[in-house]
Amino acid sequence: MPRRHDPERRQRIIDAAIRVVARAGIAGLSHRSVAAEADVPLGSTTYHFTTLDDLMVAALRQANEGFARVVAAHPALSDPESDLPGELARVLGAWLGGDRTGVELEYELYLAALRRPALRPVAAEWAEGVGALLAARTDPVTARALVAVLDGICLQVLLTDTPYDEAYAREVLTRLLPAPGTRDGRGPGSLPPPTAG
Amino acid sequence: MPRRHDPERRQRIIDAAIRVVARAGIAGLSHRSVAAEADVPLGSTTYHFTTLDDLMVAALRQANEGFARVVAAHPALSDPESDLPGELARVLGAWLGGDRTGVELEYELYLAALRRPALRPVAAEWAEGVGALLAARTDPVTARALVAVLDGICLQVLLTDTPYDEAYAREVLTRLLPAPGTRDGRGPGSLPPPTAG
DNA sequence: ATCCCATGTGTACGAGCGTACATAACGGGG
DNA sequence: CCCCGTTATGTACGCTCGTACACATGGGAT
Repeated sequence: MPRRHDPERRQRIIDAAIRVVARAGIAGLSHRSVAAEADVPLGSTTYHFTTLDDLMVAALRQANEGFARVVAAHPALSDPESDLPGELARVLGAWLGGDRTGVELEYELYLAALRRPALRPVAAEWAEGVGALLAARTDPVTARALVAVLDGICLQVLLTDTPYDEAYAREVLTRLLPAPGTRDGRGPGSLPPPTAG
Repeated sequence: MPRRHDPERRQRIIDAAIRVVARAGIAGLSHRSVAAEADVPLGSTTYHFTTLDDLMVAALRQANEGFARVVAAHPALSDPESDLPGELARVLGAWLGGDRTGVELEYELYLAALRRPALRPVAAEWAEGVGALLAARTDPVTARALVAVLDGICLQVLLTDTPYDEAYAREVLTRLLPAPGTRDGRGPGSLPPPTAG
C-alpha cells in the first residue's frame, strides 16, 4: 500500500481530470473516473474536491495556461512593429492546427461556464487576460472586439467542421482595427492569396 | 388509461425536451426526465427517440426556429436602406434582453455540437442560414464575419456575466463592413461614449 | 515521546441512468 | 369483420453516480 503521504496528490488529480475531459468530455467527468485516471482511491478525489464544480474550476484555470503557452511561443504578438492581425491569425492557426483534443478540452471547460456560475469568473479571467494582452497593442474596445471575433471564428471551426482559413481570419481581424487602415499601411478589403486551407 | 393513440406524441416529446434543457441543461436531459415532463411513460420516449442524440438533434432544429422568429420580427434587417449594424445590434439586444433561459437553451444545444458530431450538421445549418440572410445585404465573406462576431459577443455576455452593450456591438459590427465606411455614410473610428468597460 | 488533526482509504446506500423486452391496444387493409 | 403491424406501456436488470462515514496513518507542534 504505497503512496501514503503524497504531497502532490491534489495536483495529480487536476492533471488526471484534464486528461479525462480531453478524452471523454465533461459528461465523462466524475469523481470515480478521475480517481481511476489518477490511480488514487475514490475517497481521495472526494476529499480534495468535494464538488465536481471545484474540480472543474481548477481544471479550467490550469487549461487556460495552455493557450497562454501558445501565445508566449509567438513573441511577435507583443512587438509593436509586427502585423497584429497577421500574427493573431497565425497564432490561432497554430492552436487550431495542432492536436484538436487540446482545443476541444479548453473550449469545453470554457463553454461549461454557460450553465455553471462557478466557472464564470475563471472564464472572465481568460477573456480579460487575452484582452489585456491585446489592449497593449490597440485600445480596450478594439481588444474586446478582437477577443470576440477570435472566439467566434473558433466556434465556427469547432462546431461546424469547417477548416480554419488563416487568410480569412487575418482579413476579418484587420477590419476590426480602429483607424482607417493607417496602422500598417495595408488597407482592408484586399484579400491576400489564401495561404491556408 | 387515456391517450392511447396520440398522433402528436412525438412533437410533444420534443417540446418537453426543450423545456427540460431550458430548466436543467443538457446534463439534466434523459429519457426519463423528458417522459416525466411530457407526461408520457418511459417506453414512449425510448420508442420515438432511441438515442438521446436523436432527441437533441430534433430539439436543436426546433430551437433554431426561435432565433429565426426573432429575426423575422425585425423586418428592417432585410431592408437594404436600413443601417445593418444598428439593426443587428438591436436584434441581438432583443434576443439577449428577453428571457435569458431561451438564449441559454439555444446556445447550450448549439455548443453541444462541440462533442456530439450528430449535432454539427444542424449547427452548420443555423450558421449558414444566418449567413445567407446577411449575405443578401453584403457579401459572403463579410456575412461569415458578422456571424462570427455575433457569436463571439453572445459568448462574452453569456459566459462572463457581462451585460450586453448595444452601442459597442454596433461599433464592432460597423467596422466589419468591407468598403471604407461609404455604405451608410458613417465612418468607423468614432466611438460612442463607452457605456460599459 | 506524545498527541492531534489534516490527510488518506475502503465500503456501503440510495437514486438515476440506458436498455431490453414481453405484453397490450389500436386502426387501416383484407 | 377480422387480422396484423405499428404504436404504446410497464417492469426489470445491471451499471455508474454522488455522498456519507468509520477507520487508518503519519508528521508537525508541544
